[in-house]
Amino acid sequence: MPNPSEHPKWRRRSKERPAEIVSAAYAVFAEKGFSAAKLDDIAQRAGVSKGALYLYFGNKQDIFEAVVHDAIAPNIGAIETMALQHPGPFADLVRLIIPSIAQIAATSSLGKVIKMVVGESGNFPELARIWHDELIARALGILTGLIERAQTRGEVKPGDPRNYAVSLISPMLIAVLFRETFEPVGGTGFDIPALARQHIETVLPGLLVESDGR
Amino acid sequence: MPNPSEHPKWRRRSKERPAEIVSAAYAVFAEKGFSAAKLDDIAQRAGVSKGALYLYFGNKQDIFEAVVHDAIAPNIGAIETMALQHPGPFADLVRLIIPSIAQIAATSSLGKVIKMVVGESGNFPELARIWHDELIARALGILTGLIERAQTRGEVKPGDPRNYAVSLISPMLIAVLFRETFEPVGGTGFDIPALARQHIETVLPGLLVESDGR
Amino acid sequence: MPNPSEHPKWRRRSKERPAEIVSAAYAVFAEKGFSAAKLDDIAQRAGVSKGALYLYFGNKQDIFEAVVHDAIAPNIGAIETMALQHPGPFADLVRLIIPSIAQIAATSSLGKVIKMVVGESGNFPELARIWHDELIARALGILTGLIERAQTRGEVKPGDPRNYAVSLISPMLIAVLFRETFEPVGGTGFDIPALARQHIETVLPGLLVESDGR
Amino acid sequence: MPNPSEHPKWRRRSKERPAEIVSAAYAVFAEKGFSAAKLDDIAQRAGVSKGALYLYFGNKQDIFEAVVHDAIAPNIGAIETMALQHPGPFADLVRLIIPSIAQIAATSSLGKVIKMVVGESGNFPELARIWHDELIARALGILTGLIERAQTRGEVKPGDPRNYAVSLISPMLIAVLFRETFEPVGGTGFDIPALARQHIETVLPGLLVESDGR
DNA sequence: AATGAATGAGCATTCATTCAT
DNA sequence: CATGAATGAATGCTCATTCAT
Repeated sequence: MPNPSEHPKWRRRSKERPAEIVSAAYAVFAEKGFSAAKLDDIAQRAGVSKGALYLYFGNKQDIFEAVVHDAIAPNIGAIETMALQHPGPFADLVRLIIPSIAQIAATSSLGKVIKMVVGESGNFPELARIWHDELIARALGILTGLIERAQTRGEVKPGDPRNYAVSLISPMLIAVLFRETFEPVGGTGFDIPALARQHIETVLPGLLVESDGR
Repeated sequence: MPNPSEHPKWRRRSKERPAEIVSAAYAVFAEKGFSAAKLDDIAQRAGVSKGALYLYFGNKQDIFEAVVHDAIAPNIGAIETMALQHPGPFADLVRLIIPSIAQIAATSSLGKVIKMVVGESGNFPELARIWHDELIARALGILTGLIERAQTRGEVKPGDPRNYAVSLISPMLIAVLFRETFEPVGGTGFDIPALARQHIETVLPGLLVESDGR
Repeated sequence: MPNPSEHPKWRRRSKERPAEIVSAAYAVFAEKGFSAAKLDDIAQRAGVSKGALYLYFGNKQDIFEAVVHDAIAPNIGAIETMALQHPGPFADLVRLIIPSIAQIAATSSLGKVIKMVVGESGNFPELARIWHDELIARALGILTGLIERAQTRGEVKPGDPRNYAVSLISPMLIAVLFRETFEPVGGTGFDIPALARQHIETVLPGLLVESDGR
Repeated sequence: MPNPSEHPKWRRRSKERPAEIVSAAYAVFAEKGFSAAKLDDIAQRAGVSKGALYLYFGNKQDIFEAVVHDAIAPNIGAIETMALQHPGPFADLVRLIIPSIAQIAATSSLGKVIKMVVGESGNFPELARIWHDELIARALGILTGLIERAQTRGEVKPGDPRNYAVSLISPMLIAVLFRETFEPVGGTGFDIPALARQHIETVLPGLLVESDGR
């Protein structure tokens, strides 16, 4: 017969705790930025005491790094495999991959994390480095490689492939940054998937070598 | 014997003081972000005492707002007049205006301010509002209006003009954000004017109604 | 199949546990001092969990008291019996007992405990009291009594016997304190037994009544 | 006409403040030891806010070092000059210098500082080093040099001069440590000047080469 | 008996803001 | 106007102690 007066001060959940903390920290960091985020708030949101944070993380920055790192993994893998394994012509691949990125940008929390990294990069370069090396450089590299190979095959016009890559993906990144930064203060948002579709068709004509007209 | 009622060391330039403070604050905020910026540093850089800051500004946030506000004016005016008064065809105007924006982006400290606004938007929505209303929305509006009128004239294809505007300017914004955020940690930067030139020629074919091939 | 009601990993040596804890605590307190000693370290060194400490001791101070108390017993007994049962002349006894004390001082960890008691006496007067009553006062009393009796027998010159006692033993105490405090930072240590031998022969001529020149 | 309702929150006393803080810190450190001393207490005792401490000292240890350092200067100079400039025979010098040291020991706060240094030497070796290099080693060196020269002159018996020095001064040091540590818990103190006088006359016969009987 | 996850009060340090001078 | 000494609330981090398991 269980004791009905059960109100244990805490419950032992060693396995779930780190994820819970990262999740809570993510919310607080996203809202406040790194410096303004209080460990008190993170702890409260995670439903633990401040001291408990230090059972799982060495310090505030470690928590921040865990948040940033956790936000990278789910996103990069999908794009990478999609990009590298598609056999068809370049235009088809772009029409597949850019909307996927747009989808991730539109629905995931990527925007909040980008905002955090951008805002705190001056004070925490290590963080910017992780984010750059593990996501930005890789994503840009994949896209650049795709374009280079398409140029080799004669599908894409000559020109700096890295700049072409930026031409392709920037609007989606700007759109998520806009959403996180200016929508809360009344800015009119963007329909990111629609933006992506229109952007692709705007850019492709200038990118592709004219053959049969696409 | 000098007149004792003279205090030449004081009152020296009390007119310029606020501007000097804003300038110093701009540098410190740009380097550290809002929370990590110390009034001590700002005061020292401005060559005044910490207490003097409070003669001209109510508090730290007021200084921040002044910085952000002051960073807007010099940039928007030029573009606005340039955009509204140019008579020629749309493509020419784009080839004039986008490189101008690229030039501003590449040489001014716009990137630092964008980084600040993005990073602190959660804590200072009012700031994001000012920045949005006075710069972002206006710049986007100018560009959107340009495109709309070009569509009316039959120069530009149908399609959401605001999305077209984003397609046009995003790469330059991303490039400055990249420069501020990732170059310090080893990321390879962009040649922003070259990026702009290539981007324009990549986008224009998909934007313009095919007529004489312009 | 082993009997499931056996838990050999537990209950192993519950009799020795307190002594093991005191021993571990002794090492940590000696190295760090009371405040800086962490129960985590003590527990780890004792091979038990932090919680287990509280099965045997009420709190940190209790452990400290046990350490100090346990460090007294092994040292005082030997001296006491040696001193009280020796029949010969005073000089012989001094030449026997002081080197013994020197030996204890040189080889045991008495110095570490003295350092601890001295350093924490302000915060834990009760500790200083125990240490004083059970060791210092007794040892000093034994020596003083010896001298008094030697004075009565006409072997030792008139004079305050307690001061004579201090004259006799101080150098050895100072030498161990020096060793614990200043040798780690480059101070040149003392050869304590040699110091004791020289000290005895330096002091005895001024202590003994001149008779046959002993 | 001065405002009679004068209750300024604080007064500007930049010059006196550091000394006031060191004085307050001295009292608190002496009572509690380094770790257990709270900056709150020091600040309150100094009549300033906690933040004001950081206007004059970088951190807690800096304050501690200032206390220790300030306790050294007034004591070493007097002894040094006295020792080095006295022309007479060794015995006279000892009868002059040891009581001086005893006087300093008996009346100054040397004991409290020794207690602090001994107690915290494990955690703050730098402190022990300062104290050793600036006071202990110098004082011991002066005394040792005195004895060496007296040996050269044939006034003092052969034997390790540094050990002789320890034989000479240890009782006074032990007496002040005893006073700080055990008198507060009921230990019977020593009349330090009397102890010094008796100790000198006890030691000198064994130290001096027999000539005219002293 | 034993564990170790969790707590929460405590503390050193920082820094925006105030105010006597 | 200008200063800068002084404040005090805020915050990251520690660690003795507790308690569900």
